[in-house]
Amino acid sequence: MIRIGSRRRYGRDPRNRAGPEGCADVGASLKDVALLAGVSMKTVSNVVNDYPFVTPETRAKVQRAIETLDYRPNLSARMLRGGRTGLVALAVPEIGAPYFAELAEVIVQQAKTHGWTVLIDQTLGDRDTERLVAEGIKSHLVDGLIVSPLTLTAEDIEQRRVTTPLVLLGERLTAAPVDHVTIDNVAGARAATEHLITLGRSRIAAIGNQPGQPGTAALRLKGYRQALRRAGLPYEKGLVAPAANYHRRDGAAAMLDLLLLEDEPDAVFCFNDTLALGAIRTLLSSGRRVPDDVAVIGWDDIDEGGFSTPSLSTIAPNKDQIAELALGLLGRRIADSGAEPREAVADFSLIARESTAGL
Amino acid sequence: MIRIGSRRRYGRDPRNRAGPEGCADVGASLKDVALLAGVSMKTVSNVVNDYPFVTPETRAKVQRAIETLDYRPNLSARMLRGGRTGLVALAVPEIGAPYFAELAEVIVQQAKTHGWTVLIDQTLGDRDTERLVAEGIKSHLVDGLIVSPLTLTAEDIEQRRVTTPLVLLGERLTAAPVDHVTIDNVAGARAATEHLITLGRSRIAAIGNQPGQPGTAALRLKGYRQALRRAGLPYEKGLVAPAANYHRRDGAAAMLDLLLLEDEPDAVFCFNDTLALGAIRTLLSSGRRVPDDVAVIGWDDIDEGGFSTPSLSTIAPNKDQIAELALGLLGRRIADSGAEPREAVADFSLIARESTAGL
DNA sequence: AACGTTGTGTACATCGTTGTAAAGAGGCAA
DNA sequence: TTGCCTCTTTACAACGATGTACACAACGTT
Repeated sequence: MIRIGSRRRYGRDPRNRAGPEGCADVGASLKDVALLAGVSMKTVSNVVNDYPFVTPETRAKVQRAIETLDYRPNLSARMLRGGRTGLVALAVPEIGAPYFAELAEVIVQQAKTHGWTVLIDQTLGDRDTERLVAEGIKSHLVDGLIVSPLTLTAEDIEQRRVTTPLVLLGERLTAAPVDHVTIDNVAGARAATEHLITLGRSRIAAIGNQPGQPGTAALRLKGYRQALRRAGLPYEKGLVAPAANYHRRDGAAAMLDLLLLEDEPDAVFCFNDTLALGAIRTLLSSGRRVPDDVAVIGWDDIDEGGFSTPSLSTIAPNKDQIAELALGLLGRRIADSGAEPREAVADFSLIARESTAGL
Repeated sequence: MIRIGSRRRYGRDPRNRAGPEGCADVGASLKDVALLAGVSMKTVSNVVNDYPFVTPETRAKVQRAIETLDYRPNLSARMLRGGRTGLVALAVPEIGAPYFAELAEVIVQQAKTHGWTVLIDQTLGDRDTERLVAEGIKSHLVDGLIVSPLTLTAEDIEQRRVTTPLVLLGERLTAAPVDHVTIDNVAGARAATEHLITLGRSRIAAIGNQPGQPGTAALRLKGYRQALRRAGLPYEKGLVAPAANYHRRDGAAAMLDLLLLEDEPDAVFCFNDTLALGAIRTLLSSGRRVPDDVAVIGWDDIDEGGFSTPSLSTIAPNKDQIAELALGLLGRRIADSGAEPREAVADFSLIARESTAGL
């Protein structure tokens, strides 16, 4: 084994475990390359960074040395010196949830074109975790943060002490100076409900309410109520089922409750697709036909909805656009931390599939 | 705005954009805390790292300064000095695919207990990307790598020059010294196929073959053939449908092909759940009943399969165990890079649901 | 009083990289 | 030859944190 690099230290280094092969080959540094190529460290650095004024011969010499030693720049050192890591953190409640997984995929993809690597955090909707993430527990490690908050409050944002560029996904929590990417949740919910009304349904249930918590659920409920009112339909509290989480099982359970009603619903607007798929599962296995007996619409347009039976109608947020806007805002803020905080609104569209097919 | 920290530089720093508020508050460093507390940097460091021999008074003084300045250690600097980042990279083909999303969720979760943060990479099954990841494009940034390879070859691994600890998920590619977490794919495929045979099915199709590529697909095909042979059933090439990718649409398309056969299959073993859900979609929308006409079994046990209609039978890899084994192996290798490479085999179980319910 | 001991705190060097300033190496004109 | 350019390379300091070695207390012991 050839030991490359100037690994001498004062005394014995406790990190060098026992055993002749115990220590990892730590890799070559600029200094090693410089030594081998017979130039200064800075020249090597210049070659690596494509500094224009390096003669072809010098460049070649250095390149050869780099290849020989298999040199790779140390990002930590670079960061320490330069202040940028090329890392961006994305914090979502659950990476396992289809919507967040699909969104993450797009963001990771697009971040690459910005030269960023994405570090994914999972908050599990835990307020403390979310706060920690926003507070920069990853201190100095990332150039920016994209957070999809579930329980983060306005004060949490306002009391933020670190200044790591932050972009929030979701509703505008506060007047605090933070960039946002939102969707018009009220309009979307209205569109979904109106779509069900257009089918001639009149007992329209909603699944996914989260009473007492301001946030997405509240806005979607608002849109639902608006649509009912405009259509002259009564708002029945009993038709609104809560869901603590937005998993399939929660949708299934909520639907089961709704089926206990004296007067069953003939349509359901679920606040997301997984709730809807869970609800459909309950409907079908309890003998109802979808959409004939009960029409169902969800929200998120996860891939799954296009292949379920029946396929799922949904409010489709433009994920590519969300990613684009979020990364754009982040880039802008990283470049200019004093920029005026902006709110970007992404599109949505209604995709009508079998679960709300006309009769 | 209060400027903390010793931000003087030689000349003008090009990073300090124009405008009085243009520069971000970069945060306090050890030096700043030390200055405020009236102690040396090292003492502050000692407090931060819970070094025992610090008098309560000194500690309190330092703590106060830390809080006042809202000090956060700079991980890059710490890493540069100490060699550990606390970061672990997870490279998967697609984070949006349910299986990988769910696996990532578990890994992220468990990594936290190891004190690691997970950085997620997406390779899209691109060989060059996978190689780059394994080669340590994130050079020096992560303490270890967990890679779920799709196209990585044995040579790629053998020719690896960096020594970043690496754990592979999936088949043993090579005799090269790499830690693996595998599943007995042949046994699993055999179990799935035997399950279908037990139902009395005899024309059993397979979806997801990838001819010419050694890997998971080949092993699952092998198990499928073993089961057929043991049951005395013929192996019909026409019943094996390829799938370049493992998405729902691929399963749907493959099933469409199989339905064109003179003699239709009465069961299908899909090499993963999304293929299976796509196949079921095709079956139902073309009038076949599942499982009555065609029984279907998948592989992965994604959450979705429990809530689809019919719910999906599947070979369920023990994801928690996979995560545990992978992180365990990684930890072991990080601690001792000379350790004997090990292959850990995770359990699987067969979950029979409606899609293969007895008649 | 001189000597260890043990407990606390400090000075310094160092990790790998890059911005700045300045030193060489050439050429060309005076 | 000298002076003044331009092009190329180098030396150095600094980013922030920490391991090592040492300084300096305040003890109790000889």
